[in-house]
Amino acid sequence: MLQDKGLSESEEAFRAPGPALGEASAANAPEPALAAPGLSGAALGSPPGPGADVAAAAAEQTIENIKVGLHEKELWKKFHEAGTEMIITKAGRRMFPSYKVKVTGMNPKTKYILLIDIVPADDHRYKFCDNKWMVAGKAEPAMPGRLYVHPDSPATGAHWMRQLVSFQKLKLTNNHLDPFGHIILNSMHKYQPRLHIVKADENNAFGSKNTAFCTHVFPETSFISVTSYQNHKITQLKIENNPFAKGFRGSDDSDLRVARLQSKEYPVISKSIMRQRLISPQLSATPDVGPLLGTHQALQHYQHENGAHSQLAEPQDLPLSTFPAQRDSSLFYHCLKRRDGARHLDLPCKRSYLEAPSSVGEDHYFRSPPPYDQQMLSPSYCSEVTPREACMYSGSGPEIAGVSGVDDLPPPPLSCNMWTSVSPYTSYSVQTMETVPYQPFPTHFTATTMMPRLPTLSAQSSQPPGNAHFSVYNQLSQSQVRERGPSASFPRERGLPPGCERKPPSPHLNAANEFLYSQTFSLSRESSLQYHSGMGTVENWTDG
DNA sequence: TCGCCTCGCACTTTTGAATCGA
DNA sequence: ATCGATTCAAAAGTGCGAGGCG
Repeated sequence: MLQDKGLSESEEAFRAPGPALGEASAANAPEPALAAPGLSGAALGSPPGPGADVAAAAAEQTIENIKVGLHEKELWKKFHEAGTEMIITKAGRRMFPSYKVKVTGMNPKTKYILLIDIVPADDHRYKFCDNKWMVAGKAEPAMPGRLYVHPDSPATGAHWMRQLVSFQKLKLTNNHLDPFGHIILNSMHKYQPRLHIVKADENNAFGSKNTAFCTHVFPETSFISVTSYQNHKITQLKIENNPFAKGFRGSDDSDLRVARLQSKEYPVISKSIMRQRLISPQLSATPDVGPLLGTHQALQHYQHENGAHSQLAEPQDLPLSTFPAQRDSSLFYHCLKRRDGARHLDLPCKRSYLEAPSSVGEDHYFRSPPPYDQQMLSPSYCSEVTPREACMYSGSGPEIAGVSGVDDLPPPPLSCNMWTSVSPYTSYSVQTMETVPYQPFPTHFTATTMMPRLPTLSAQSSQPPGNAHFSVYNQLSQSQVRERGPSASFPRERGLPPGCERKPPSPHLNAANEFLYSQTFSLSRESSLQYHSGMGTVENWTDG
């Protein structure tokens, strides 16, 4: 069992001060951490009984109270300061450091679904030049976003809190046609992983009333995807810390690697190392002064105002790690609640957007960036795999359309890997979004791109502008969701990879798919063009 | 020529089946 | 027959360097 020694004591540096809209009981609680009643036992489907007191106490642990700590934060910071790079390969490569979190504050009896997505951090492509990362132009068209659902999902809060939650099996690939469900990234681009915690409903599913979720972002987990390491310091950090790379470690008594190299008359110092040392002779002799450090320092410029952050730095100034939401931890609360048959999604958004009338027309739709989170939950690609494996394989379109048959049809195969629309994580991208046309990959964006735009998208918020908690109501009706199901069929015709056998369908994952799929309707091509919004600088948004 | 990517290699850890004993 | 511990081979993960490609 891994220890949580790497957890920071102040992971929740940023919290939404208000309860999620749509949480009827929590909506009126001024201090959710202390007084939010949370979901009632009835709402959770737990009948009153002898353990009513315990249940009531547990019910107080609402989604807002969930705290997430990044495991091995110090290690992450080391990489971050050097400029984290993640290898992406055609077959898929794990992340290192692996993404592990410690979760607290969950209702032990409530079931949650944990998932990760990785979103572009900005609109730039990078190159490693002069021993530092520099902007090398505009980003390539975003890859189809995919979600990595933790294989234990859904599980009770007790389960999640019992031990570290590890996403180490998450794999990154640069294969645009990847059939394994790995997260597809562009090389030489900067990305930001995000953790989402979704409360499952009484049926262990998404999407019913009172479904809520929150998003956690650890800026130090941002990275630049590469096909081979560019920064020697990162290579060394990987070798020093990754057990699988032990073979490349040097040691006082027996340097196997050196011995092997010498035996082959290879240079002891690799070419890349030599190159970088020539470029930067002082590299090894000076403390980290790389671009990420500068960026790190730039993080000081982010201000906390009413629990939100202001971004004062420009991306050009900060080639790396210039995520507007830079902070120890970003947390956004969301809540989904059906209203008149429609779903209502509480999402972070700028006030002006939130205060828009409920019937948001196209103009508004185009003019204002949508809630970033609404984009990420867009399962235009769904998959299945064994319940305890990462959900990485595709099913059939009608199975995705199983959203229409949840109640009266046999549940479709598991479906928990989702395609999402990806947009830069940064807020400044809002200002440049017109210059970064969204060009979805046809084979992947079948569902996302072919779906009509969300007919009506309204946003409301009771929070002040500086409050990063806001809500967007997805007014698409359930029937509308169902009608669009079959379009999300891209990879389902593909055969399952070897070693992956289909398991009996999982109703909860099917419902999860439904829930996420229902969030895709702001992900039309038009919206993707527009919605390069940032989730961390909401308070900076204006009506344009 | 250059930058980026793919591939195969050697090395390591992880995983799971097989075996054994209590 | 069951359960837990141990062993071991296969699978999987890792960075490296050579070579290909545009």
